[in-house]
Amino acid sequence: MNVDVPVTFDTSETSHGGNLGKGLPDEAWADFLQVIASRPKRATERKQDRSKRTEQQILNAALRVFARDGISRARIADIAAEAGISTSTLYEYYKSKEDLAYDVPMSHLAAFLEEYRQAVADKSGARERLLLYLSMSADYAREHAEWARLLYLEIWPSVFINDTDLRHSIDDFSRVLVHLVNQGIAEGIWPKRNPYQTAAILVGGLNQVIITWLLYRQPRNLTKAGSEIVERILLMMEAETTE
Amino acid sequence: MNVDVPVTFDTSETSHGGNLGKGLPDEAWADFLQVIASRPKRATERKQDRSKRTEQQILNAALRVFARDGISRARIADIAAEAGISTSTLYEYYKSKEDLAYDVPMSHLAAFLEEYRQAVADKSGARERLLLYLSMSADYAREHAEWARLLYLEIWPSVFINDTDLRHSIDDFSRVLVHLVNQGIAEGIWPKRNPYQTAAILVGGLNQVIITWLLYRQPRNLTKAGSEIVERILLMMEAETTE
DNA sequence: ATTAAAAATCGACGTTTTATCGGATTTTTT
DNA sequence: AAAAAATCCGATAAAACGTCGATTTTTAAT
Repeated sequence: MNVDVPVTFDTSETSHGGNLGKGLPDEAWADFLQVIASRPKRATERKQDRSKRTEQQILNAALRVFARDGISRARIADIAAEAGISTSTLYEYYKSKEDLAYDVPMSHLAAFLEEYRQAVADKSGARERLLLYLSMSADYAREHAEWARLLYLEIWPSVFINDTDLRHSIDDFSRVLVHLVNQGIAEGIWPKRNPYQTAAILVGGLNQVIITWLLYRQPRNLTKAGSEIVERILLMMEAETTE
Repeated sequence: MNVDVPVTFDTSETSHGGNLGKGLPDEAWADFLQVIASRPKRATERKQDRSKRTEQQILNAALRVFARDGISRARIADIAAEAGISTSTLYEYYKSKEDLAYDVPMSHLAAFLEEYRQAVADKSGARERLLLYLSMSADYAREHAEWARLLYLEIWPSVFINDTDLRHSIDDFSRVLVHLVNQGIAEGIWPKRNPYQTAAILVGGLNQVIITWLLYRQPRNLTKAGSEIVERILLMMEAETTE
């Protein structure tokens, strides 16, 4: 997996899919999304059912404890106790606390992408798809606040420092965004400007809103506020001249 | 010090200064900035010169080690060794690693605000002041990359979880921003929209650019890219209708 | 200059948390 | 039902954090 730069500038390559604006763009879009949504997978597959259950219990317990105490203050022993297993058993599943912390958000990220893939199926046009993508991001954070707290306030963006599976999943998240921006430019609804800059404004503004909500529960209605800020940015963009 | 919500929505109070748009606004601005720039101070003042030197050595060492290893992997013993003192001496200065991590970025933040205070002295008008503020932020991150890496990738926004001095300093950073946005609205150059939302778009977009630069050194010229994205957002805003 | 008090430093040591290992137990395979 | 594989756990090692009292250095008073 190549480590390219998500949501940034001056990168010459177009994006993942390739053929934008010329022929069967919708099939490419479906394929692109398919690939990305099915990517997050644990390297080590557990053989026994009991083991799968234990793994799930560990992940659930870890999410609760990490969200409550923060990663650095959380203790492995607490997580194991919460999961109803011994500390040494936990180490059978994860080689370190860091390892565990990076794995916890993965399943949710995959679930989000899958939800989006289904919801976007009957949408066409970059605008509708992009608006849905970002609105659903905000909504997913609201529905899974513990997870969002862990991801947005503790792991992201520090995850980028290391080369983890999670990092690639987050890169994928950005990749979808840039893909849609390029799609909109190809459709002619948005000005031909640096797509990475455009994506940065969209995701930057939205993340700011999500983080503020996680910290202060303000604005009260995150779903609404998320849609509003994205809608506002899109309207501003659409009024922009290409120069 | 009251803990209000920075860069967010639905907060009814105007801002710190108070009298915007009615009478001597510039004196209020200067006072406001004065207060904020002089705020960051260590609670415990060291008595001896030797001690002040040691404290500085600890902070320098901590910055290097934290930036190199990340906070969670960094070891107190390494920092002490790098500072040329014993571990127990370090504990004389900071009661925990967390404590130290939160204090490291403080002095730089204060230095930035002071730099800005001087640079903005001969600027008038919210637009010029805001553009300078955000451009200088990007530039300061470029000039002090280790510090920026620590602050943007490791501490911010997780610092908000706790009630530290650093958190208040970062809140102050946001407060200046919202202040300037309100000033611009009062001047009539920006539309009468939720100032917190406007601030979120500005700072969110810019932070996204800074983070990308810290991670990938892209865009190459952070100063330029920072100015550009802020300039673009401002132009979009100024073309916006109030509805 | 002398010296007593205060401040700062450090090595030794106790505590907490992380991580490992070998064998017991359970499940799957043959 | 025996063998093999997978899973689980108690005991214990290893590592990092944090404390304390003795010692050195600085300050300030005589």
